[in-house]
Amino acid sequence: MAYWLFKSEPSTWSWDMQVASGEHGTEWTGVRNHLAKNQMQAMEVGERGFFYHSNEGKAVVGIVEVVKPYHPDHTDASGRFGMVDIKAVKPLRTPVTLDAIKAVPRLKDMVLVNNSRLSVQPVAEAEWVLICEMGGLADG
DNA sequence: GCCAACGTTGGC
DNA sequence: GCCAACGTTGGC
Repeated sequence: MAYWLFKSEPSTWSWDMQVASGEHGTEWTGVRNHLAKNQMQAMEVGERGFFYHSNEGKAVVGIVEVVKPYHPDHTDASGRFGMVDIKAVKPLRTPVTLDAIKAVPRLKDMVLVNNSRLSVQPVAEAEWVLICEMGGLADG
């Protein structure tokens, strides 16, 4: 079971919008980067990820679940990129900010810290558990 | 709003 | 196939 992180600017697509879209989830369109694409290709239905607000907020705010495996992104005219579908599972009790993550030595190797521009990232299990705890959730 | 980092594009 | 120029992202 792998863990992931999805980044979004809240002004474009926020956690609240993700929650409002309900159980059937939404298409994670718009990824145009091969590293991010590779992450999505590796995802399996049922795996979970963090929902991270970039720019405004700069915090992990919720947990999402992959509900549809990698398939072509119809918004990509070139046909080179695909996407997965995700749904909101639950919010963190308290958002875990980038500052808080950077302050934890055990999280210094997170992709979020070292390659902040990557829009879809893998998260190590130890990182997942720790951030869930920091966010006030017992599990993931 | 600035700018560093990085991915992509296109001329050669 | 290299690499300079350019555009975009995202933290600050």
